[in-house]
Amino acid sequence: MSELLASARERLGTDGAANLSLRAVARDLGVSSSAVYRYVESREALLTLLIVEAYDAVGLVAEEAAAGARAAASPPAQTWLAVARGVRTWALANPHSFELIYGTPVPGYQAPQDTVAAALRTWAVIVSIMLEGFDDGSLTPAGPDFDPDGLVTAEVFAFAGMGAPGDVPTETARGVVRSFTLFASLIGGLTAELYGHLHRVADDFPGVFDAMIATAAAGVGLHIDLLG
Amino acid sequence: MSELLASARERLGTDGAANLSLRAVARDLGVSSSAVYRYVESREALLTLLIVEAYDAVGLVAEEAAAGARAAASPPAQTWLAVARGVRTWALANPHSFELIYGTPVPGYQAPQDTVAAALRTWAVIVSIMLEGFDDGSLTPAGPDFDPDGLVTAEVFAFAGMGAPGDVPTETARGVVRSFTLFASLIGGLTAELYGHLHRVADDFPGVFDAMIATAAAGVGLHIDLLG
DNA sequence: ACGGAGTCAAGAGCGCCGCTCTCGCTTGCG
DNA sequence: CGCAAGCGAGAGCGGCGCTCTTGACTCCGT
Repeated sequence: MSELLASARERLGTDGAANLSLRAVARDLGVSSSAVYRYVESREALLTLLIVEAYDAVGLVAEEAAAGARAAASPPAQTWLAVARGVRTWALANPHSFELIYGTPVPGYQAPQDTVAAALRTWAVIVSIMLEGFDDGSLTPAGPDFDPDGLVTAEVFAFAGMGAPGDVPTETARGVVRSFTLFASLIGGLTAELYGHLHRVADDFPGVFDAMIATAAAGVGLHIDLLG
Repeated sequence: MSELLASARERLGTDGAANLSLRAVARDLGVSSSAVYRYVESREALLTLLIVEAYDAVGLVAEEAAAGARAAASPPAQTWLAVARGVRTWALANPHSFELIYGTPVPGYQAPQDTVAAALRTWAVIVSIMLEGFDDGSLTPAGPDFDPDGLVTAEVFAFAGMGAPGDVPTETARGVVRSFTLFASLIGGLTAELYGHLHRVADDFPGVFDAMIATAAAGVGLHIDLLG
């Protein structure tokens, strides 16, 4: 079973998710195609396993980048830059895994419950950074005011350890909503770079990425220093 | 030929890009599968045609939204919000077309030259809005300073009608780079919503979308009023 | 008016795919 | 020792992209 996953992971890395063929994996393992079905219900189930792996991998990368930055006593803004850069490095090294979780979902598409927890790891890192910014006063949003009531689910506040929605100060609730902007700019920036939307447009990809992240972060209230 | 495209478009709408089958399109048309190859070189070529259509469709939507907002004498920030909302509406109505251009590229993946011009339409709208903000002084970036030299290609400045890179003021060059942030937050926000990354997280999707767009825009320097 | 050239669609066929089913072999346990 | 359970192989089904051959039809110059 672990060999199967390893082989599938390798195929994913070379052929991509769309071309991942159960028969090819079976050939790599030297078994018949039907034998694979003893271990995995369908091609889609195999992909789901790889999706969870990918979520965990990128979540781990984000957590480690945050931990490293904090160990170096970086302010929250710089911690976020470190996390974003870490995720970018991972995505460039594992483009097919990135595509698996942030690209077009598989045709039938629905997230089995298993994937949700793994998916939240990365977002949890973002929220923790923002809470840090609230605490040390470095978070000074430039973004507009808006009414955060009803925008996000109660589950989210509970997940972030903030209790019931009624207990959350308005400004904190706004912060949670704003955290989505960091997430969106990260995914959007990487999507643009990986899928060629910056082709013939950007020259210095790391530089443009940093600028995009820092610009979006400024709207959220994290002021990244790119010149230091 | 136009019937072929119409049929393919319909199939795309129902089955999605990954499942678009030339044989199915042929069946819909009541012809044999081989007949289709008289008109289109391969499945991928057919997809490329649909990709160009999709780029043009979303570009048109963006242009019309911008024109409408300008006709109503909206400030640049509100014009951008109108454009973003228009693109979102289009994406929700045509998810498979959105996926075709902003999702995972087709396996072989590379943008034929044809698609580049169509793809730039949307970005051109963004740049025009920012230039408008420069002109009327409403663009006040909150984002960090950075050195824009070498980040973007000379082609981009030429496309935006700014002449050679040497002639472009530093602050304008920064503006061009920052415009990518608007683009990234738009794609990232829509990707997150359409592909379920906000599942169990967001309740009010239009509200969260507006907040994401406005927050990122604030970093760029466009201050959207969400309460008025 | 006729024959040749060009256009077009159909059909068979190749190798691939996901998935199912049956049939033997192996293994381990009572 | 005997038997049931687990496992893999193989054949097979329908569908896919794509190619090649065959045949019908149209058009045009002689």
